[in-house]
Amino acid sequence: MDGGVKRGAVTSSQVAEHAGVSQSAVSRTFTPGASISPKTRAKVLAAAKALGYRPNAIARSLITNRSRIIAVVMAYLENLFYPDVLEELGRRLAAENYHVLLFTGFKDRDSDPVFDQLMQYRVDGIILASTSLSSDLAEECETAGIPVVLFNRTTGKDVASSVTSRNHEGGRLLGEFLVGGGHRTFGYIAGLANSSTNRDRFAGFREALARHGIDDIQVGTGNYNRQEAEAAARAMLSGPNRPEAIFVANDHMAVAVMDVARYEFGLAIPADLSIVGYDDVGPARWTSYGITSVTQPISAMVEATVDILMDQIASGEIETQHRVVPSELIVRTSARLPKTGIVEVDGQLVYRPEGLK
Amino acid sequence: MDGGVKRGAVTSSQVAEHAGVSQSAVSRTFTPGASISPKTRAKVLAAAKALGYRPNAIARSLITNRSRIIAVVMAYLENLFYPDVLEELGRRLAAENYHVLLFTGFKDRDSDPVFDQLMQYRVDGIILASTSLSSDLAEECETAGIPVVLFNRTTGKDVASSVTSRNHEGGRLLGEFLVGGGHRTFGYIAGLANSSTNRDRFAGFREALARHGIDDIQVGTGNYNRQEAEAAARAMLSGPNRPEAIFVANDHMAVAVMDVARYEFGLAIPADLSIVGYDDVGPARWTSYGITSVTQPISAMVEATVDILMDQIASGEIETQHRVVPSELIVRTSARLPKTGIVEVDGQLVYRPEGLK
DNA sequence: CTGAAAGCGCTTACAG
DNA sequence: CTGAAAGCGCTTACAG
Repeated sequence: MDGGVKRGAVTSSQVAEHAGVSQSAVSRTFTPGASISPKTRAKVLAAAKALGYRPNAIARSLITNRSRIIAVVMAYLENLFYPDVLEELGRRLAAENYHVLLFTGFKDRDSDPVFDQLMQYRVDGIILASTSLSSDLAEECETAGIPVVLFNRTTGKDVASSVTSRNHEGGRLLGEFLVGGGHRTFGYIAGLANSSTNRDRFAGFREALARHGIDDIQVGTGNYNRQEAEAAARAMLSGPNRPEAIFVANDHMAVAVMDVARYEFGLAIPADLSIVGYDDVGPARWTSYGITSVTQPISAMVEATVDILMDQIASGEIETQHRVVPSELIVRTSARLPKTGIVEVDGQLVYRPEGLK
Repeated sequence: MDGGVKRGAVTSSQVAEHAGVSQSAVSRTFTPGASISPKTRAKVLAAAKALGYRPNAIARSLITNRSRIIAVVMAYLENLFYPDVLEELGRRLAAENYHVLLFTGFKDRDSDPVFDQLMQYRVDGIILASTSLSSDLAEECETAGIPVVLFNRTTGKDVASSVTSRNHEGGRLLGEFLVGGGHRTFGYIAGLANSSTNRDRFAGFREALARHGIDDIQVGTGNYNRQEAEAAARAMLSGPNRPEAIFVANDHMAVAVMDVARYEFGLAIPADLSIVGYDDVGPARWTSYGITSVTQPISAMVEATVDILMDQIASGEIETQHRVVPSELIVRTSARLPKTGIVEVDGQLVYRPEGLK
């Protein structure tokens, strides 16, 4: 650990000299699968240890043209869904010996501003969580051979691969659930207007209600933001026709809506008002909230994401893939229950109505 | 944007050829402050644009011996304090044109396992959030000239710089606050036993109570983990001498403790039981909880962290610094109030008792 | 201001 | 299995 270590890191040439072998031999010792005799290897390892040598990943990247770095662009970190995703992503990429270069603070608008930065580092892949990118840049990635995965978003144009959950189905399930629970009037507190998650969830919800002859839904907008959701809830709850049930586009907002309903309007949940949410995120499970919510299975979504990336990196073929992961409606205490369709699975109550595929 | 771009990125030599200048001229165009005539520069820029050139940061790093990458090792992402820190860190480092290489999942035990990885990338600095590292590795960083900052932890040995808030004072303030509120029996639900935050907060708390002749504190251990905190709360609340007030070592656990107290034991807060926490994290501010809590000012702490790093990178001098940021006790509804010492600052109630420095 | 050239620390044909 | 050598894409003295 000590020895001739001076300022600046030890190089393979120094190790080679110390071990009395060529620099190539040192390199081969640290390249899995390279041709090296056990004896030489042992000498190199000993010298490396003595000098405190560590291969320089930067130099390696330059020559192999692989940085083993994945850029992750992520916002909404105040919504626990994303930290959970980040942790799982870190775990899974580490297992593949990849590393995460993180860019935060770029919400749904295009992530173009960071693009320059991440391209300069010659990342091997890009994960955009709740962000999109312009088709110009998407095209640039394709010609450069860099795979891009949109996480929890899709775009109409087929510009990049994507991983989402069945948002449309989730919305439908929530609609069925609420109708089955005997609710007659409905509200929706929307996420970001032009995000695919918001559009799909709402479309599914509306479709389910329409099936039962209900076309009138009060709509407010929270833009996946706590304060805006609170304001939307205030407007909706103080209106002349307070709905019996509100679908809030994600749990992060639903928590805020519940607090407004209970503490500003004195409403009992679910006696006076039913609330359902989306994501099945940490606070949804806390007793104070107990939100009936559709899961977005993080583990499966992250697995799919890493899968696509590893696939395309290995093959060099950038063919956009769209993976959609199934989800489940978890039944808790924030909404009145339908008479049928609730079953217990692994100790949790889930809603699986008959005849709804 | 289009042009001769084929698979693989464009190099400075290609740009040089296209522009009819030397490769050096291209490099100088993209090096702020380098000596280049406006005319040459313009030619290069035009060629670069035509070819879609972006400097290769990897190659640059190799020769400048600066990666402009800061390694961030962070765990406890389920505690919103850390995502908030991460976001602020990202913002501040981006402003300095540094990037974040993120390593997650290494809790308070030494972060040695990731160390090898991050050193291979020749990071320019290391931030360890709620993690420490062995003195061997700390020493290695020092000889390598890589600054290390421990964020929200300190170690006894002076192995690395650190940024913390005044945990001891915070604990004392909470003790004074609770005694002032007329509570007579106390509990403490601890964080990780050998973390400096836990030790300092508890020491301050104990000291404040001792001043008032109170030496008996019931102690449970939550290890900064939700489930363990719940278990500790159950044990404490079902014991024969339920305390009147509990200091939970951070808000992340305090939320769980409040849910247990209310929904499993039917206790009214603060009528039957007062709870105080630490961090002033998102959920502490939610109406359902309204936790009286000591702030850890993220912006100031992150600023100090980046400051130390930039300083040491610029000077090349690695002299450990320990920055301690002041905090404030924010008064909300989870604990009974003392008669004096509460003042309003910027629309928030804070506790600033007389005679306590 | 400009270009030719050396060199950062590696990997990897190539020849032996 | 091993070493000498070329080369990855840059920055930066050096000489003009």
